[in-house]
Amino acid sequence: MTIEPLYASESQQSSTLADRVCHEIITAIVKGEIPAGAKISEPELAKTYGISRGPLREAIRRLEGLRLVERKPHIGARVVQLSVKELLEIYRVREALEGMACRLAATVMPQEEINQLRALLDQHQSGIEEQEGQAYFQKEGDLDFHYRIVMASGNSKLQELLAADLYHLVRMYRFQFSLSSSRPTMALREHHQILDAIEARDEELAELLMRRHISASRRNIESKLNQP
Amino acid sequence: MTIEPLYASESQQSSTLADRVCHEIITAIVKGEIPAGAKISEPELAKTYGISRGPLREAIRRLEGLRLVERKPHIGARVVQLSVKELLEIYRVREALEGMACRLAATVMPQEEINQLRALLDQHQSGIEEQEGQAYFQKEGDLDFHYRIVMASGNSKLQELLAADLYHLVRMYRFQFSLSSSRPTMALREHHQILDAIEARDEELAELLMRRHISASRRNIESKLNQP
DNA sequence: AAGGCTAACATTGTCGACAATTTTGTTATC
DNA sequence: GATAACAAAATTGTCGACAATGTTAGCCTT
Repeated sequence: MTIEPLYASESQQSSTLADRVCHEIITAIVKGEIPAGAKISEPELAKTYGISRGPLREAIRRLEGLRLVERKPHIGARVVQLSVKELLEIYRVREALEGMACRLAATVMPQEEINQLRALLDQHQSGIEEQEGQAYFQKEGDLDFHYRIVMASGNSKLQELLAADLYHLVRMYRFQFSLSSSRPTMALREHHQILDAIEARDEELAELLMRRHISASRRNIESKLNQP
Repeated sequence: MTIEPLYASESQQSSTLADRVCHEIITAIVKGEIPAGAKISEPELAKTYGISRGPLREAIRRLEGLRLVERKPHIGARVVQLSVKELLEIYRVREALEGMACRLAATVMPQEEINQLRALLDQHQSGIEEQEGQAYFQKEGDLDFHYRIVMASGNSKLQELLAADLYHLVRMYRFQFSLSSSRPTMALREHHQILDAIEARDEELAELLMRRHISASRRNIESKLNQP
């Protein structure tokens, strides 16, 4: 399984070079092929992707908006430097936004989608029991669950902020810090509880559980990365 | 009083044309000088601002990331069309994010800043009593309070998402829908209560009150705009 | 007269060249 | 040997021209 379903646009050939190359660069940055903190040389990248500097600069401008690169006038663009502090900040934002998404999903998520998501969790269960899928669960399965909740919220602003913007950074951290929740069984149980609350249409509880779930992840990372 | 203090970068001359014009276009869009839903003609805008299409296209790419314009390949860019539905969605996001910001501020906001913010609220009080400042309070004073809380959270991701991205849209709605909270006295009391909770270092209550405050605004707008 | 085809027009997308600024390397001086 | 000033190289910023795509107006057909 790949990560594609989350970001179908990555594989789709956009009709403009800037859009297409923008997605390619995002992937390269997330996977670390362009390392964090690295300087981005326009002539070099242009040659790499076989385009001129015009569209490339437009692509960089969008990456700047996604906070994947930082630009300084007349000096150049660098891939953002990841820090533990920022990662923890992102988890605070996720706690707030996904908590709200979960609350909304509890109100509007169709029973049919709930059933499908339940089936997905069962798949994860199998993956964990077979042990072989552990890395899989942590890397993509977890984000897949969260992604579906966000989409089920029906709030387009939440969808944009989380799925289109923030998750790129989350994936980047996972790839490069080799972040695994290291508590897959616990996380899966929490996923089930969250889905239970949604199915019971208990928005209050759904938000509470999602916030606890993300908060637990944050504290887990915190304790793991702060005194290594 | 102007809106500048929130966005100092607007008056600062960035050393690149794309950055400078980007800020100018943001202002023009927010104030409705470029009306919502309008098509953006590259040659026309380029002539207006006296630059070539290269930097202009880079600026548009950033506006796209800010969700102030929507682009379709080979067709062009349009200023976003505001809708009541999206405005209400934004308020959900604000409730989540600013609630979290308020919780964090309750922990880390220095007493000195709390005092300054209290003084600002007293100013608002005077403005309301004199009646003349009513529009002022609603238009900028309110956002100014929220802005300071967000900054006091110390969370750079929250600051980016709210102050650098979302507030542009909020201001745009206020300008163009002539949105006034129409409950300045009530809102001001709520601001005081929120600040009380922060000063008491009660993060739980601070978040709760901020969420209620924004939620009340949302319902107020909802009832006003849904059956006009 | 209505609908569809064609050709001219306008707009967006892309490119290569030039200007401005920063970085690097060299040389001369202390 | 270290530092400062200068010069050369490389990089970023800007522009105008050309190519590709969308739009529109006019003409022809039915």
